[in-house]
Amino acid sequence: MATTRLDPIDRKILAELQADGRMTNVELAKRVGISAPPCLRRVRTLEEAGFIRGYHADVDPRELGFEVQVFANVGLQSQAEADLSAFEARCRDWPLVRECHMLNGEVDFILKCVAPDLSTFQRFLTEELTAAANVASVKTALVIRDAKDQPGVPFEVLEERLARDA
Amino acid sequence: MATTRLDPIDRKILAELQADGRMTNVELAKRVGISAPPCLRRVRTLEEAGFIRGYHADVDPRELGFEVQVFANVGLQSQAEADLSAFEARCRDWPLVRECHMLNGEVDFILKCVAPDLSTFQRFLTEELTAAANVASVKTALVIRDAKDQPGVPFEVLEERLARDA
DNA sequence: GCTGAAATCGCCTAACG
DNA sequence: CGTTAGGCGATTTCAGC
Repeated sequence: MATTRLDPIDRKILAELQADGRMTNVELAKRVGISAPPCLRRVRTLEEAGFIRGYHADVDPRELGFEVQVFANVGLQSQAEADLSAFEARCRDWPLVRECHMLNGEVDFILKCVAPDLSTFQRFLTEELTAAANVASVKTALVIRDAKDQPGVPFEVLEERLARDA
Repeated sequence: MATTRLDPIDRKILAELQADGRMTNVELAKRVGISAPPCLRRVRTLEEAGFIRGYHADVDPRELGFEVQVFANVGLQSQAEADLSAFEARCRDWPLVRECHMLNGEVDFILKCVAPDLSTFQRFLTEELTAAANVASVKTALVIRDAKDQPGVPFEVLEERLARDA
């Protein structure tokens, strides 16, 4: 497993930066129990190795006027690789689509979308998504409320697992 | 709308910090075209007003050994508010569940889950989720691949909208 | 009220042991 | 990995618009 290359300090660094990505390096170093320079070297290494893909402010969509959040299940007519890739490329171009995941099972893709209001989403749905090449079916479900919305991974689970395997 | 209280500089700050949450304040100030002190004051204000909920490192789940990502559609027997809240509370306690959204339409909730491997997820599914009180049905779909996974909101859409309304 | 300029303080980040 | 040290950023203070 790739995590073999990570020692407990590296994992602590990742967990801390996932919880607070704007923490200063000295604060981070204090929390993981080493001095600042090696801590910074580890962070750089983790970034370059791809463990850390970036840092993002978590902006509240509703505060900014994005009142509508929708999950869309999309079925395609053709599942040939070229057609799947073409649909994925379309999704990357649509700003209202924030996530596009290919699934097994009955539907082919699930999309997470945001929009300022329902009419903006409806227009996107009818004029763009449903109208796109190769799209056979679209079933949408409006989000009523978010009970949980945690970015990232549960480091607790990882630690339990490593403790058990050791 | 709440965004009325935000001027173009504030929106630029939010967009920049969403794209790179670890940017230094002086770099941010340069990009939005003001000097560092007022820039920092604006950031603090945006944080306190709830526009910025936090900052997170974007950690790659697969690199860390979370190979499995699953969407689960959950239907409940009772949709009474107390029962909905009870289920949401359970979801908050399960570390494998990263997101829990209440939906309209046929299913009641959609859950985004991660797990180190299939057997860990299967165990969670059968012993925890399906076995939980009030759960009537669970349909799961494994994620084959991610075509797009962008956190946050599309500021381009917001700007277009403000330009049109003006 | 805001912004910007100057000054202080603390952090970042080399180089070395 | 730690320590040292120089340069840069963060943050407060204060003046100006």
